[in-house]
Amino acid sequence: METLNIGDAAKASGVTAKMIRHYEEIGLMPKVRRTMSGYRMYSAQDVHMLRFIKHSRNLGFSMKQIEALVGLWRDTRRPSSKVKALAIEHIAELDQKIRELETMRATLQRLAHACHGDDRPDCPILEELAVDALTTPNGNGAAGPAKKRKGKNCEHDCH
Amino acid sequence: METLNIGDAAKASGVTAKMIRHYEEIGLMPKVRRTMSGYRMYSAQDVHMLRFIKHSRNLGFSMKQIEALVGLWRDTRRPSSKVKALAIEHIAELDQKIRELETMRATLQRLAHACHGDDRPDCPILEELAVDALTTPNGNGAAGPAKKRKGKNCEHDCH
DNA sequence: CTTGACCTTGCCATCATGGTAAGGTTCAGC
DNA sequence: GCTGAACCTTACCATGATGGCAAGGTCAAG
Repeated sequence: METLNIGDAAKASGVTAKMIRHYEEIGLMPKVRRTMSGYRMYSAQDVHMLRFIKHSRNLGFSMKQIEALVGLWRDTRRPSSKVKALAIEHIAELDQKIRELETMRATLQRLAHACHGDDRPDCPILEELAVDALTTPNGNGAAGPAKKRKGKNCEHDCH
Repeated sequence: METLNIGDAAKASGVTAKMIRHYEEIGLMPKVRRTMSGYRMYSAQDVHMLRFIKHSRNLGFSMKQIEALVGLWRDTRRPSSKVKALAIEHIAELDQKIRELETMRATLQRLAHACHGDDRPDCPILEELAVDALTTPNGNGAAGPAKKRKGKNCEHDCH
């Protein structure tokens, strides 16, 4: 069978040689055979798997998810429901992330719009960032119930 | 002046003690004074800066960008244009990221929609992932011009 | 004095990827 | 046959922002 060395496998799959070795190390790829001198040898099937991994990465799947996907891919008796479940799960993750970024974007857009952007120092952006309340996370600021060991604020600083 | 130890500063600012130390280490926060026993002491102003940093993080700014923002914040003679420029730049980054995620999402959605999701193994999702062409990046697959040292594919593998 | 909650430093782990260094292998051209 | 370029190997460090743990010191209250 025709085999490729790691560089050619990299070019054929779009995965860098570095990452191919990495995938082997973490067990995502099987350990491939070696030439007598220790060079890795990749079959067309190996390259195929590398492309599968590459495509999965391009869709934003994590390595953990890709491990599962590869497992299902190789199992010709998998139920497609399992694959679909992984996809749906990942769509939800993407949605979550997109929503977060869009929230940031909206806030920034509002602030940037309010900022003159000239030579004067007045800036609503900085003002908002400097505001005392904790905004984005569930708005719990400095006002908490007292805890133990209230501290005496030792004033004798050294240096 | 009333000062807080790192735990109280953390609670007051929403930044973990761990990260407060980290910010100090990387030079984002100034080195604060210490008690005789080595405890860090935080003034209200320090806490204010921590909140500024926290807010900036919440908007997705990188540490590098936050360093710049903090610099502008402290410079009362800054031109607001510089702040606005940073914001605009970050909005562009967010847009970029959002677009990437939305592209992934759209592809996944399409695939998931095409997948039966039942007990049968047939699955368009896996089929697309296993396709030979390199999709998402500029579609250059295995077809490249020959390079040097075409390789003889040494067949004598050991073990 | 003990206890427990805090502080200190330092190191390791994440996740996917890039870089570099030091050394061995292969091959094309001379 | 030799040399040099282009490749391969392993091993380590770095990123960015954060979390975790361990070992030891400190502080306040009982």
